[in-house]
Amino acid sequence: MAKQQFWLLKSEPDVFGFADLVRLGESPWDGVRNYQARNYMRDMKIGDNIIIYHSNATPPGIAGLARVTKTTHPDLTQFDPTSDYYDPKSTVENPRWDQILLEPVKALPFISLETLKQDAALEGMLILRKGNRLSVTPVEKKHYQHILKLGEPK
DNA sequence: GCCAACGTTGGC
DNA sequence: GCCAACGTTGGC
Repeated sequence: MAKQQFWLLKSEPDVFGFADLVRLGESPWDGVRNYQARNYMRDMKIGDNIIIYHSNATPPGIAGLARVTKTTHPDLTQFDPTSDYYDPKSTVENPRWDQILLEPVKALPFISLETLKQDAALEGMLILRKGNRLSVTPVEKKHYQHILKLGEPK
């Protein structure tokens, strides 16, 4: 089995939050319209560990854990003129954008961005870098494991 | 290929 | 609503 990898996905809870993932079960992670983020998604393997982060939330922070259940395949919203994610420059023959499927693993006690920032053990996490806007970022194993610890009952 | 203008993200 | 920090677009 391939070495497990760790990722952080940003979502806006008003659009699709961790609670929605729990409610719906296995779901597509679609609407990614940034090449770097897409390329990271293409590196994902089934079983990879995902941290779901809520942005544009009050407060922003980590909500839960998920797991990759299907690797990248075309995101159909790019072909749908009625979708917010429609891309007129993408064609079925040569799609630009991919999605993965993921399933919820467990909710974490909410860990706010402020808490993450103040934790020296998490220094260097991409999500904490000023100006970082990427919605898909790789996470180091040590950072993932530290976040698991933060999510344990006290 | 350069780069200015514009659009988006996301914390605050 | 503001604004920093990008990414994208398009003229040249």
